[in-house]
Amino acid sequence: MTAVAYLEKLNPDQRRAVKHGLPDGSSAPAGGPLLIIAGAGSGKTNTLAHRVAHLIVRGADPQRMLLMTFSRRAAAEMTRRVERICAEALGATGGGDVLAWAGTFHAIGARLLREYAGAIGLDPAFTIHDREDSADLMNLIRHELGFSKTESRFPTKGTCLAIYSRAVNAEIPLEQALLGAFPWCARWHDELRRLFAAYVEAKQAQNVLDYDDLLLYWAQMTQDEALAEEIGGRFDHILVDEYQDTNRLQASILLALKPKGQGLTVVGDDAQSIYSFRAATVRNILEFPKSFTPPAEVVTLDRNYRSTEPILAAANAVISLAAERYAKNLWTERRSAERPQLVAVRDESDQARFIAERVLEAREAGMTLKQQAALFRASHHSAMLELELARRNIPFVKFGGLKFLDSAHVKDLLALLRFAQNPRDRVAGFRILQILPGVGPSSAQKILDFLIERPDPLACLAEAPTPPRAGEEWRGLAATLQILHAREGWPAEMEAARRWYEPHLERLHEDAPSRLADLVQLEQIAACYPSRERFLTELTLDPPDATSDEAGPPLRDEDYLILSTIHSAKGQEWKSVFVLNAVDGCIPSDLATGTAAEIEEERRLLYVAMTRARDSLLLVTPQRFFTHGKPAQGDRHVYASRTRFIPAEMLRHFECVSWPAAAATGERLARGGLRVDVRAKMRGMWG
DNA sequence: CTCCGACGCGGTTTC
DNA sequence: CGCGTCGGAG
Repeated sequence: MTAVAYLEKLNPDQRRAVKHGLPDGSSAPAGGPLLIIAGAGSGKTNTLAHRVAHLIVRGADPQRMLLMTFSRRAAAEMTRRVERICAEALGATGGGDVLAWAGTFHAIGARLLREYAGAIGLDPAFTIHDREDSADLMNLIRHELGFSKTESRFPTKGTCLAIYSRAVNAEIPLEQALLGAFPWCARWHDELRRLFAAYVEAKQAQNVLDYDDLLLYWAQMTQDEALAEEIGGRFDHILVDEYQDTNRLQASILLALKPKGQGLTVVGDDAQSIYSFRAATVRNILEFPKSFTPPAEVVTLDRNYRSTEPILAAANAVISLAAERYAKNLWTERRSAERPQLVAVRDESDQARFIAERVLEAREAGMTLKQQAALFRASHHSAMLELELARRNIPFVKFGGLKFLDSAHVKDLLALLRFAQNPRDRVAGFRILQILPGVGPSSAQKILDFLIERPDPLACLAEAPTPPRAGEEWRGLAATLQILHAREGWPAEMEAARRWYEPHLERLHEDAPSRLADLVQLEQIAACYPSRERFLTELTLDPPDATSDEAGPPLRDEDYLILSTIHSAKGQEWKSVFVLNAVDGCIPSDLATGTAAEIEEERRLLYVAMTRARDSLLLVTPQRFFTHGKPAQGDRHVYASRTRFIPAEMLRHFECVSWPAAAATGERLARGGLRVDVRAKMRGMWG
């Protein structure tokens, strides 16, 4: 097998992307910047993996390559593929960490910041706050500044953080962030500015960084020319996946590291930009080529290997109505007579029954559950489907929405570890202290104020001003913190932490047993990390993203249906895809119809959902939605109409059906009298 | 100062 | 619904 046999499997455009900057026979110089516009299902991951592998085969040092992906999962997948291709081409090379620098922007940022902490006046032992922790800290400050008791309602902690985050990530002044994305908060401009100033001070005093800081500090670090050169110089090649979902701050980092663009490759699809709520801007990818002189080379991959022609035709039709995009129409050679279906059902319960029925039918016909997925705009859209699946004993795993890490008991335990790691982390301390009976916000503050003064807070626990009621319990906590502080060994200390927490868990929560199971699971996860610091860092940066109806994760070889938000479905594919609630109000979400740009993003969201399907695509449109008003007021429902992204003239791309099969039957039965007491069912859901 | 129940209001997507 | 805030009891 020749060294370039793997190139033969690629199509000409893919090959051009892979070989960019590496003409045949040359050694491996870093070429000029490259932009790969990779349509859905066009073999993007494969092409990028081949490019990385090809660079390595041509002599590039994998230790000097930086690969940034959107998720940890994507990084792992990419690494795996690169290793496979290299192994095939070069013969068995030592496996393991071929790519030393593969991860999300945030994870790479964290790593570089720890390494260069000394150069930028940062304590390398910083802990990282996730979204919730950051919001909690914001809330503490909000209270301290008296903003929680304003005449009219001050924005909630979550909104405050979102505003802050928007300004930081979009690199825009507060005024602009407010006017652009939070106009109803504009009157609080002055207060917010003070709040954010205090928030930044608090973070620094506590030696914590939030998600945004990981990018912001990194970007600031690269403002120093010498540092930028030093860090940029460590990498001969920088490759970024899902570039359409990066924000300005990320683009700034990239440009600072590689001002001339040598060795820079970015890949993405402007038609799949769905993260603008996180300040991602499609302009990054649109304007990438002309950020350099000479401009970046652009390669477009428009051959789709995933979906059948009718599915692609429908998806193309949806995206063709988008306002602004790189013109590209995906094409395929996968013929099929089966158009995607637009299925009208009465309401969400019927939708759930319909999907459960179809899923089982498909499985009977030989399609595993794992090859099928139900996608939805918002996490709670799947609530009724989850009930139906549980009722029928159909196992499923849900991606997106509430996470394992968001549950109170898991956060409690992690806060304990974090506090031991960094006793200046007030959010962690505040949370832990209040678990003790008799300790509320006020005593917790006092204790923390006392500890913060000491050079070694955890050594002074015995002298802390604790309220008398906490007596016995306080000693238990102090002893546990000492053990953790002494670092008796990882992951053994996890067990000490859990043993301390168990009695409190039982006191605080009715459903202690099932929560305890989560903690056991957490302990197992912890065992996979080499140290407490790595565990805490990587868990906040890459939280496990699936939840299932079972307490634990389903067995690895067990078959289960995929439930996922559309956002979490990015980059994935299934043989059969159901899109739930393809109606106005859900897609587009009625919370996102404020501006034209928001609506455009919702359109792309539908496009992303549709292009996940290989062979079968069904969009389900419930006609009625029950509003969960109080039962006493009587059930109310609203009528929904098909999503505006599929106007009448587009219907020819779909097969329109109703379920149950004869719509007339449903009507007749409904007229004939009460068949199913839907109202009782709805009430029962919450009872 | 803590704890608990009453009440009002908002409610998406995620590193 | 579930979160956050407020008021009153211990």
